[in-house]
Amino acid sequence: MASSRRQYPFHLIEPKWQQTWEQQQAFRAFNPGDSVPNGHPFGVRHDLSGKVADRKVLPPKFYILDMFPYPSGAGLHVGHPEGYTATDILARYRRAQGFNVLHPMGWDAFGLPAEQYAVKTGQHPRKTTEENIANFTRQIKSLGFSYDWSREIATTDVDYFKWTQWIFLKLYNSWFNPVRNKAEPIETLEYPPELRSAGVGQASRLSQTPNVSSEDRDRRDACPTDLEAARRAYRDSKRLAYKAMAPVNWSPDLATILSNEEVEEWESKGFKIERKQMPQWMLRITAYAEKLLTDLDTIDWSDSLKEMQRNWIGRSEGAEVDFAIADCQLPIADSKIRVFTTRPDTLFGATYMVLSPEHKLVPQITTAEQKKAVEDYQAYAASKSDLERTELAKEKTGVFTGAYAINPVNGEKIPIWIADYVLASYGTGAIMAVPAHDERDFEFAKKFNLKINIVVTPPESWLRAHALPALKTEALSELQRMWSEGAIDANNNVLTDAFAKAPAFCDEGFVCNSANSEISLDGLPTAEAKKKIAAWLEEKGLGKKTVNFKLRDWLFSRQRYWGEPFPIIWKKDVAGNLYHEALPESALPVLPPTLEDYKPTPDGQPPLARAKDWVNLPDGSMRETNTMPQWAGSCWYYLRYLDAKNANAFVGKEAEAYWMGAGQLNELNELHGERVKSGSGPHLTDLTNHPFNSTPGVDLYVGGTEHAVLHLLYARFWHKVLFDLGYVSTPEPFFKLVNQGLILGEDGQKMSKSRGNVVNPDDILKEFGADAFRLYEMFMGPLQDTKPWSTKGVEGVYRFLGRVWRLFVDEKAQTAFEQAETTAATPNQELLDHILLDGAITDDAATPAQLKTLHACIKKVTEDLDGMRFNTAISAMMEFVNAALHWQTKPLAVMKTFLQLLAPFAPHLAEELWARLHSTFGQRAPSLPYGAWPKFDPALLVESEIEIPVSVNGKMRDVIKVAADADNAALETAAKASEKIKAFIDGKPLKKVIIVPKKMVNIVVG
RNA sequence: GCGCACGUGGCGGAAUUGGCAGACGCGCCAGACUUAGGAUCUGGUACCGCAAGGUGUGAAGGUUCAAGUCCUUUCGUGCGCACCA
Repeated sequence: MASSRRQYPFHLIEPKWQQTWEQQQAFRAFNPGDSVPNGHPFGVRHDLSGKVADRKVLPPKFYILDMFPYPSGAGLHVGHPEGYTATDILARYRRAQGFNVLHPMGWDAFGLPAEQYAVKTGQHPRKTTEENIANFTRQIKSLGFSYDWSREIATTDVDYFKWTQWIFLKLYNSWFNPVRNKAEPIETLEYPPELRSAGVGQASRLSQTPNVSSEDRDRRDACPTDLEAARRAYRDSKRLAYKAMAPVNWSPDLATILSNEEVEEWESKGFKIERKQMPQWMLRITAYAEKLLTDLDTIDWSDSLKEMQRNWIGRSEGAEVDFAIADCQLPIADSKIRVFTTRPDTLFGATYMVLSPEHKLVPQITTAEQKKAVEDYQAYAASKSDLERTELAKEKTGVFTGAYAINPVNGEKIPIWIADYVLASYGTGAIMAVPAHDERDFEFAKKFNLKINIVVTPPESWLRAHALPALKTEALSELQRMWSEGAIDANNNVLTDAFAKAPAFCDEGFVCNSANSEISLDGLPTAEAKKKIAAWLEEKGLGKKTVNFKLRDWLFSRQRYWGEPFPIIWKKDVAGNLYHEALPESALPVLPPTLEDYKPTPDGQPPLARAKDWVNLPDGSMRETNTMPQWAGSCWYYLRYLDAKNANAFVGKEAEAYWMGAGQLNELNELHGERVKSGSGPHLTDLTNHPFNSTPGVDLYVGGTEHAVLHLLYARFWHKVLFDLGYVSTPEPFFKLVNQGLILGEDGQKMSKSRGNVVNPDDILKEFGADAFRLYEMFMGPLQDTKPWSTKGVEGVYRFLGRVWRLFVDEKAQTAFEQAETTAATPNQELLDHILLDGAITDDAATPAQLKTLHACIKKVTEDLDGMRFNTAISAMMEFVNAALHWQTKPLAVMKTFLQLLAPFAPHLAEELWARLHSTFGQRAPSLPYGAWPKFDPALLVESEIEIPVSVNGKMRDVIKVAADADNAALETAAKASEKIKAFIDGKPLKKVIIVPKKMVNIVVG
């Protein structure tokens, strides 16, 4: 039911232009070396029609990227078109400015829902995926976006995931060289001395090689029995893709593991997730932690997004310190416990030590008396998921191991505890506890009655606020003395009153009670004490400065069917031990097998293990049965778009250099300087405004904030590896990134089925058309903001488009059209021929006032587009239309220019009116999308007479009209001459007159 | 708790570097045209006041001739992280 009369026939106009664009391949982007078809509007614009577009003649590039969607069964929601419309408007704007715009779309198509559906129904996930893609395609195309569909990709395409597997091979066959600080082919990895020559059994000494971390040692569960195996193990331990036992997030419901980053999402959906040790493929993202952190400074992302990545990477500087185990019966290598601390300056205050329950030394150091308690506690800790651990974190728990360590600075024997507030996966899995200066240690020490030694004196304000009430003294020096003696007097386990009531002091202060016969930190500020103690520890071989990251290596395998199979096979060595080997590139793509049943095997193997013929190869080796996570495909899709059909490489070198290349400005000025000056190329300002010198990679990337730490961190990591290996030319993939804000329901709540406030884009399109939908999404407010949906608001912009229509169209012809339409059997585009232009549109010259209105609009729209302020750009066009509706005559040139401004926002309507405007005047319509963007003429905006506000004592009292070039004296005279102003200043002594030329006058009186 | 962002009419939001607060749109009020209006057009619309005028950008201070904008304190909202030693 048509609830109300259509504002204009968008139902005919929109399909018409979408068909036209598709037939023309109007938005195809040309790579260096492509032939530009004769008559293609891009070729016509850039003088490349029918020519080969080599690198030297192509205009500068602009790469505008959307985060490609996961094609879910639910179809598009209103959040998708928000970002897509913003990028489409900018793509059309840059195209009009003369850039070669790359604006592609594709599908992040692997994913669990299609697989779950397959498990339930037996329908192949590919079929489900393709149906969903078809629906998404229909919806997205109906919005009239100017995507280059010839570059469409899906991560599930064989031709696509072949290259995902290829990149995995690059990761597998590379290591991170710490000396050169970059990834290199594994062949450049030198073996340690003991592996260079023959010598069976020497490999076991690896465990003492200083720069092999404890993780590396854990990784080798089986002792190599010959040199070859030892070498293989060594290499495997260094690869960027490696196999390791890892604590994983196992979901018994999903029968797969999840990355740390994914846990929350699935847990919130009600899936159970447990911690479990399993062998998994890992990607060594931690090798890039430092680069991923520091390179954030080189890219144009929002502060909050950068901050999220910084938090996730979690860099902290500190020191590792070794604590000897007292009365130790263990072999030398294990007789000490290493801890990581950010506060080595408080080492004298370390009164006990805590290991994570999973720490590998726990069984060895635990005394017989404590054995049962310790094992019970370990079982208790293992039974809790990460979520439970944090939720139950209110009360500290732990048990004493019975063992003691020696504090290296004062020789004190301190008890070793285990507690789950110490995480196995961070630092060394062990801490020195300084209860006086760490809240968690303080809480633990109070609960278990452990000794608390004060080693930092707080500033006076803190002392007075927290310690004074109990200490009962006013003198600062006395206060400090009593404070610093407070805990020592405590008979080793009884707190003084002063201390019991104060919280732990965890900030920086001045060190006290920290001296031995060799070193004293007393009196030093925290920062200096850190340096001094670190130097001393290093000199004594007791520890060293280190940097720690929260970031862990990326758990890269999943026990699923619907993902990229690994290009890896497993073989047995002479001793019968399994080892892995990469397939050669010629073996790619590795296709998943055909299955009848997509469930995991009954014995818990991934679904791929069901395909015995596929798994077992003729030579006796076996295929890897894990698959890659969904994130793999999205790590590099922006590169495939550059050269989507390339059968020989993941991306061609020339295409990559052109679209991703940085530092183009000089080259471009040289290449285009002449054309810029002659006006045929992009405007010079367009080039210089565009930061080519610093723009590596994608010029603009728009998407939701939900990918702040997952996709965006993973993609940056892969890109950096590819950069190190010489496959891409920039260190960062996405130069500028903008997060679109969430669209809430009409009620201000997040849209959800259960609330019944979900807006379906198809419904909006049907009632208001694509142009109105696009316009509304942009008019709602700033792109980045969270904002509620309002269908009334859609009607508002829809009415605006109706006013645009009526600005151009003859009223009687419109009535004739409507009558013809009601009698027509089916809607058809020929009905549009009833439409005639308003007779007020003439070829006459524009009046100065009309030009001023137009150029104010050009200026505002252009500036707002540069700043991505779409909402105010639309306001500016509304103002133009509101003014133009009152014009007696509507000059053709003015109306054309307005349509060019409107075109990026409402392209269908603009095209229709553009075409009619030209045909009515017997002109051949040049391409609207490739027409040069209008330039505003500042001279036209200059006023001869301007209005100036006049204030008295800072309060606005009147507005005076003066000549635009009036000098200060004239302004002052005019201001004082105002009757209203006189009323406020007469009879009062004049103190001061402030005049800002062309802005305001402020008269200050007594 | 820590970090980041942000508080402006009945609502979404404007206000480039401190310089006429509330552009534009929604809603609402009045009118015009109409058999009709959920179409269209015109006018009005921050608050108090008949008016002159006064008051207003979460709150309280401060800087300034001038503050939504800068500074301090405080309250509130959203997002992220959360025993990371």
